[in-house]
Amino acid sequence: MEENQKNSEELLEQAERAVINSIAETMDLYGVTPSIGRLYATLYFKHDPQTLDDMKDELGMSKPSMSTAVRKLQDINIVKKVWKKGTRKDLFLAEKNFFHYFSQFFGDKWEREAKLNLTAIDYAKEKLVQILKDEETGEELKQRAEQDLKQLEEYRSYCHWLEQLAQSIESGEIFEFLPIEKTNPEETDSNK
Amino acid sequence: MEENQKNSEELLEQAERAVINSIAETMDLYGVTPSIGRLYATLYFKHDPQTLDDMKDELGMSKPSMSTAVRKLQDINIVKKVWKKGTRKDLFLAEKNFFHYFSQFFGDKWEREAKLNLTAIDYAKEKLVQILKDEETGEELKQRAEQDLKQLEEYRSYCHWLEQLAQSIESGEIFEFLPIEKTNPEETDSNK
DNA sequence: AAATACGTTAAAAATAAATTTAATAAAGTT
DNA sequence: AACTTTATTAAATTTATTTTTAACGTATTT
Repeated sequence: MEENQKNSEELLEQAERAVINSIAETMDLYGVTPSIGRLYATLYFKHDPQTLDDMKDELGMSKPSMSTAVRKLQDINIVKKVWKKGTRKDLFLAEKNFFHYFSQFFGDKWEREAKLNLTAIDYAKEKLVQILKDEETGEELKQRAEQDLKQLEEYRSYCHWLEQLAQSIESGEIFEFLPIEKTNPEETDSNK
Repeated sequence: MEENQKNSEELLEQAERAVINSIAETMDLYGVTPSIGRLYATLYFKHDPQTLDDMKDELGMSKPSMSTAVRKLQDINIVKKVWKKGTRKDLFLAEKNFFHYFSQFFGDKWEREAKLNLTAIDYAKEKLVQILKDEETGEELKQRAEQDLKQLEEYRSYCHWLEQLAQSIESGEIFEFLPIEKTNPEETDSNK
């Protein structure tokens, strides 16, 4: 009996560790260092809020590291501070909805990318038009300006598209096009 | 006349530099260092293929740096080697279609992320089910296993969604939902 | 009010990443 | 075949990032 209990605990740990590793490994995509990714993944399996000391013990790192890591995770809105009567320590809980996380992250990033580039494109276009208007401009230069303009027009349409994608993700509209399927636990083909 | 010609050249350079800076700044999103981003941005405005020596002169960096940077850009498919009769040097040309670039990059990344995590989730689910099946498992442990399972089910549906998003981007289906608008140069409201 | 418990900032140390110079390899030319 | 030209790899250096230890500030308890 004791034997079996211990075995179950081990199984649970194996299960969680596998997912933690894989989350930590893929989280670099979201602009987060491996350690911070691992912290998030660890919190993902905690069903009650954790203190900085809990985290430091769990990961074997220093408290200031946890402090800054957790702030980073708060910045990208995937960890929240929660309040609980009676304790003086700060408590943190992971946001477990990956859709939230995804939307927020790419929504922000893409919007920023689009805006920044559109500003530069507009500025550049102004200059290029000026070159073309000027009758004194040499033929070769004019051709380059025209080619640049053409290219930038395409780039601009990409930026607009990106802006719209970001918006449709932030607003949730995208889920009308690509619905979220609740997967059926029965047919969980772990293929092979 | 000479005066004006020089002015036009300056304008062209200002125009290009503005866009180069902004591309270089936003390219970190695509998992590329600032220098490599800047190299791509520089190539973006070259209308004929460039050699490693051209690049090294343009950016004031060493040739090996250019060699590795250009390989990275080839890896993510936004620079291609082109062949030209008569020259012994390798020549490189930037892929200028940002949609290509975007599709390839996120398609690959997301597919990898989804696959990796799904594998871990399946593995974990197997273990967790084992725990629940075992009658000797304590109540507390059983509850944790159940909660984990529930969480992972949600995570799995996120991974599937991500896979589908990746596929719809790779296949181009997404453009039916979010069409590419050719922007009209007339109404180029550089707002304000 | 003194002592303690927390969290954060600052400086220092350790680690990792980017870049260069030097050495090697491969191919083309004479 | 010896000599060049070109690109790449390897080692060494520089630079940037991450992490820690130490110091600080603020709030809470006694």
